[in-house]
Amino acid sequence: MTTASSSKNDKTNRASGEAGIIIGLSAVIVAVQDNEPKVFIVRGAEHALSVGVVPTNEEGDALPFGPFDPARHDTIEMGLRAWVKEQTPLVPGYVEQLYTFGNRGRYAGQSDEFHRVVSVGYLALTYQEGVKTDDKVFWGDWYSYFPWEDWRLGKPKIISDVIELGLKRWVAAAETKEEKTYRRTRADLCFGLDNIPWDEEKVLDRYELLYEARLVYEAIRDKGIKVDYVLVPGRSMLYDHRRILATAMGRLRGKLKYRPVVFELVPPEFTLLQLQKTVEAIVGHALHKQNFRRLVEGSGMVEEIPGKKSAEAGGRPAALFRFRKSVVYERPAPGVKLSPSFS
Amino acid sequence: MTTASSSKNDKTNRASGEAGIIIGLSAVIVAVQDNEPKVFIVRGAEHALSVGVVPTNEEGDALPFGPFDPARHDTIEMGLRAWVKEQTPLVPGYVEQLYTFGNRGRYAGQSDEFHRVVSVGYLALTYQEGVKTDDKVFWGDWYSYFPWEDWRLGKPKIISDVIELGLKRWVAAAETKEEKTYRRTRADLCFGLDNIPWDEEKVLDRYELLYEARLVYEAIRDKGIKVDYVLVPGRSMLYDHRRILATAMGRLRGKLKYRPVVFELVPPEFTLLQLQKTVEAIVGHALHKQNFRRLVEGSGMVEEIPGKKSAEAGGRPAALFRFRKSVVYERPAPGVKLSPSFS
DNA sequence: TTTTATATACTCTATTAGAGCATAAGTCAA
DNA sequence: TTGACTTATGCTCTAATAGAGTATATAAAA
Repeated sequence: MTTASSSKNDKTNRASGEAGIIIGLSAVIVAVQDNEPKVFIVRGAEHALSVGVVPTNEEGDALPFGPFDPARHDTIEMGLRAWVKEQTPLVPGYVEQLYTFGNRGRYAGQSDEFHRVVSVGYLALTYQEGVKTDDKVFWGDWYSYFPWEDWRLGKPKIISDVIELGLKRWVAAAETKEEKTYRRTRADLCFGLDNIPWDEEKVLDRYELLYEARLVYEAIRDKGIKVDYVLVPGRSMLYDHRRILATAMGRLRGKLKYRPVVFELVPPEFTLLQLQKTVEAIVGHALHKQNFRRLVEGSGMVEEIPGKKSAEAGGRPAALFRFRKSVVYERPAPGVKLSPSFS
Repeated sequence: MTTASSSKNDKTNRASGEAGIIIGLSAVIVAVQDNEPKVFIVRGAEHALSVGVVPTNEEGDALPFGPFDPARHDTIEMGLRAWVKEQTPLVPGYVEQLYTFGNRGRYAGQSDEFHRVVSVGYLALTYQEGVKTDDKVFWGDWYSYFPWEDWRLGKPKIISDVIELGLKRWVAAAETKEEKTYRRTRADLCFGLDNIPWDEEKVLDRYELLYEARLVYEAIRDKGIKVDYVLVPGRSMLYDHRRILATAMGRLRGKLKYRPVVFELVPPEFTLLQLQKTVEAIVGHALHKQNFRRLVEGSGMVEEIPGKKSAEAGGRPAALFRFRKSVVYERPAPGVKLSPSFS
């Protein structure tokens, strides 16, 4: 972990640029393959794809990371697109800025005394089948990093088995009564415990809570703390990349509902079930099939192609649809409505 | 305008920090006074409040601007809160990061050859009556910068009188037929022209469109272009601050609907009409009074205080309410629902 | 032919949005 | 004191939508 060098900033040095700020661009590149949501992962930060500014020898999963070069790029987003293009075989259609992270202490190993890394997180969507991967560069499963976020088959066991226990311990460990109440309500809110409904968009809140409660590995790593109980649900990532991924997941889950971004994740021609499974993969719960059809067809976002499709499995072949790009110029805010269903 | 010094970046210099990146924090500090939405404005960038890193002698309205000093602040938000506290008498309750802007060419006068300014925009809400102002520091009116955004008294005349004309000219000036169609649909979508409903959240889209169509002063300034027609609706701002303000307005208008942020803008005790007028000021259109009451009361977000209030005007005195902070720990996503009304 | 699996059409109900009407409780002026 | 005026507040009505279920169609496989 980095200890900040004391700065000699004063009134005469207003620029405060001497600390050596580096702007890094972290990309959460998302695709859905075989109905499973994936993130593009780079293993080990010294890998070619990781053009991270402060090379490290640490092992672990990381988001692809590129520097922002103000001399070459007019906008930050153009910087991101440029290095994604240079460094990966991917062509993201949709790109959106997520958040700018500048926390000290969350960047174990990435900042040093001379450079403070501020990273701008981006979300990029792509539909891509054939990207060759190896043990250094691969498509990681969303839900291997966030197993508690996948409710497609009902409430994940890890919540009841591990998280609720850990949170209970965390609540009990509060020093004052007020703190205890506060922790309990926060835990209930985040994880939908006390009759409170589960809000699939609160991905970041839940991760932050687990971090605070020291139930994820990163918290233990960053704070250099030993704990007597080991509850580390989900695969961890280097730096604060899991937090950035959480931000991306929450944002995407929200966006899906009022913008036609799903279509960036499916091939040009798709069946409605395929579309539904893709949405389910992202939002993390099952949907009511008939209603999904009705809403999508009724929204004018898709149009049927006079061909048919079968293969997929025994059963009546499904009609193929394509996205009507023109809706963007018709409706104010089209998106996918979802009625949950756990049947 | 800044011409970028050519960078000597190569494989050995991966840091790309040599360009001298400066991170500035721009704050859109919002309050509502006398039912009018306000922004905290600093006049002239060399003013004491403007601790901008690249002093300039330009005159004009600017957002308060402070540097991010990584040596002193653990997080960017803490940096923002710190300098707002140091430099202004304001105490924002709610603070939210908006976006990180790094456009070259949009920063007329702010970047130079040695420093590239990347600014992180923040939205801050406050309720404050007595902040003394002068001609250098004052509360500026939202709608003086964005007159086309105020639909509280119906469709603003400036749209029909000035903007539609200018957009029509811009559409006509397109070189190809496709470009013409594209421009037309974009203009229709943004300004709700061809039966398309007005979307109050598209503040940024509209400003960007006007910028592209060179109907706002900043576009002419940045591109150093002379035009034969002068259509410059709304008061301009220095740098790209009007764009940041547009981002803030859009974000706040959206947030209002699913988070209880209005309460940061009203005093601890308020009448429902006061609350309604505050919401109307932000979203920019009138609301149906009875429905507003029903929705707010029914949401459990407020509780009545057994006192009464009169003064305001002749008429039946209104009950006073206060915000129930606990809803945050009860409901997943409380916010103010709005049914428009132009009566 | 029967079974199985998926696609697709249609129905029903509770809730909510959106708009309007009616009444209550004050002020103000003649 | 009375009536006009103003704002607050309670209540009703209707159309649209969400959410869930039932029924039928079309294919492959047994």
